[in-house]
Amino acid sequence: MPELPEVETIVRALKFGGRQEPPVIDCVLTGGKVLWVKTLANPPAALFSQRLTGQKVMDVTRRGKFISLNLSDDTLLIHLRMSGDIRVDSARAEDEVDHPLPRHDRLLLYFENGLRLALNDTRKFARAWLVRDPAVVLSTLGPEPLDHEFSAERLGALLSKRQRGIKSLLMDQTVLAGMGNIYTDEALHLARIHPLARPDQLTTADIEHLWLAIQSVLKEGIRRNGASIDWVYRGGDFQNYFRVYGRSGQPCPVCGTLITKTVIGQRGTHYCPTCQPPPPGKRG
DNA sequence: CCTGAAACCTGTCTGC
DNA sequence: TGCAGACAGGTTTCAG
Repeated sequence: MPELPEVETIVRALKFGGRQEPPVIDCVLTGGKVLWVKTLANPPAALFSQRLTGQKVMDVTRRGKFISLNLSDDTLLIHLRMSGDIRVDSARAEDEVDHPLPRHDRLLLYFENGLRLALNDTRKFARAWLVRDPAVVLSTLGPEPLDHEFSAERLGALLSKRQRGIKSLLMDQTVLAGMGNIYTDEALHLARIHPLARPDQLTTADIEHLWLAIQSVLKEGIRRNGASIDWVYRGGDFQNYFRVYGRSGQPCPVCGTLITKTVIGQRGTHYCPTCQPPPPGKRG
């Protein structure tokens, strides 16, 4: 479900408080519960609660699409995958007898002050890791696209000598961390680059445009608190400003040509055939 | 090295 | 109304 801007929105809510949700920063854990065993990648479920208990949430940060709860001794990393979401409410474990949990809660954390953090995930793809060293999970990730160090030149270096389609490359988390299906389609449209264009054949101007487009769509997504699509609504409204995603058959906001949808790398791909002309030898 | 397909899951929507 | 099939913000694994 979430890409970088949605994860960033959740991280900020956990750290500073959201519309209705209180922050969990500085809160001390009193336990945890594993409702779907496969959601917890590490440690074994039987060791989870005991290892958490007594640790304090020192900070909440983001790396790519991972949420990182930085605890006194360990780090709890959460990846929401397709349908995961975080909820913070006030309820103790003993209250759950009288007040059944919402459907699809997979992992629960309890705090001393009565707060409860739930990882809710309809499709059961989300994963959590409680580890001493977060690098064990995060070390393969590429650079952060919004990092000040990430310049157009850095992007150019990532793209040079790469021949696979640009969309596939941008969504590869070991190349660049945080871009997903929506923001990649949006960035490529803004940069006027076809999703199957070869990275090694982009001009310096193309790369500059692409860098700017990536900055633009991610920052606007964060400014609008992410996008809320499908049956999940968490307050963001970037979905009202999509240029191409989910708009097949509707006019391109730039030139009026009808937006095309195809499948690239098993993912629905939306683009304007006029603004984003296919590269030599490619159709569509 | 790369691509494509399948797997992991549940729910919604579309078309017959 | 019912039902099959496609599809969904992601990643991993395996075959070729």
